Amino acid sequence: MPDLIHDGDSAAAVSSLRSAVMLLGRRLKHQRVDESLSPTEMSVLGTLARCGSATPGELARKEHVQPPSMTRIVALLEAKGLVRLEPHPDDRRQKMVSRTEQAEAMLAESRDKRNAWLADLAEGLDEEEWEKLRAAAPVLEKLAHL
Amino acid sequence: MPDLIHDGDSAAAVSSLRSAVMLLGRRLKHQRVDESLSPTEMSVLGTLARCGSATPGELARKEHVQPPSMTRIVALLEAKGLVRLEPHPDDRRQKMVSRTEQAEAMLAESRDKRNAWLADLAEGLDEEEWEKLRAAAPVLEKLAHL
DNA sequence: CGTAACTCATTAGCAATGCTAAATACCAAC
DNA sequence: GTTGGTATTTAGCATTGCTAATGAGTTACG
Repeated sequence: MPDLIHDGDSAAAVSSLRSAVMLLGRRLKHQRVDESLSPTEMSVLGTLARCGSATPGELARKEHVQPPSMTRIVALLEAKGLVRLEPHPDDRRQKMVSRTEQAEAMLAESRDKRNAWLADLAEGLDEEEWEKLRAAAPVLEKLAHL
Repeated sequence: MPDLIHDGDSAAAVSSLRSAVMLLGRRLKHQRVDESLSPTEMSVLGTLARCGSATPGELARKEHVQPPSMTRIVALLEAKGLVRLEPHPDDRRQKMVSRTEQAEAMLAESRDKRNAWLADLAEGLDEEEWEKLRAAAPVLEKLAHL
């Protein structure tokens, strides 16, 4: 396999990417639509939006959190009316967690707010720069999920 | 000014960028070189590396943290031998915080570790994808600092 | 079968890290 | 000099993560 990224230019790109992603990520995290929801709670709702429904254990793995932490997060989300818990069809140890309509509305609002913030920021770029970013967006998304 | 980013494709790109950056940022955060240092402590050291030295109040503002939190962070860093505290030349209320040589070594190691992790991840991309990312890296960095 | 080993979720208790309010020390302006 | 403002710290609390241990349920194997 060709070693794509171990030349000097690529090392610079990696470093640049790292610092930019970390800083942008931190700034995005602060753009919250509902102060009463922690970033992890939002993230769990986001995962549920992608997966439809999942067990607490699956959620814990996907969020890189230990199962007991997920237990509490799910309990808090349920108390806020943002997720629903149903018995697992095949395994009575597990539960199925799914989001409510209320959660969907909040997620949409949150995505919109962060997107708007990011779009505003992107107004500071010129057309050529923006084109490069557009081309790279799907790649970055793939990278994040590798 | 042409409204570069308010068409459909660009909205998709913004959304894609947002979710990728948030996820990648979270994953990068977990790549720590020294488990005994919190992300904020690392960040303070990074800020000190850029600024040379600063008062606790300045650091608190730059890190978006309240002054009492910074007091504790600085105290912990001092206990670990990573920062030095000196009296402020003009104002006896304030102190000057600066990093030690040990802190510089750790910062470099940390950057290297995160870069290596990211570079490994990038091995999962093909050449064309990687090229797009390389082109976008400086733009992303500019965006993050806007 | 039935028991042993495993898995999932939860409970209990702890550590880290942020916050606010109040206290302390100092500066500055009148 | 007194009064008001600023920098830092102290004290106490909330949040959010963790590990260890428990309980309930499933699976595999004799």
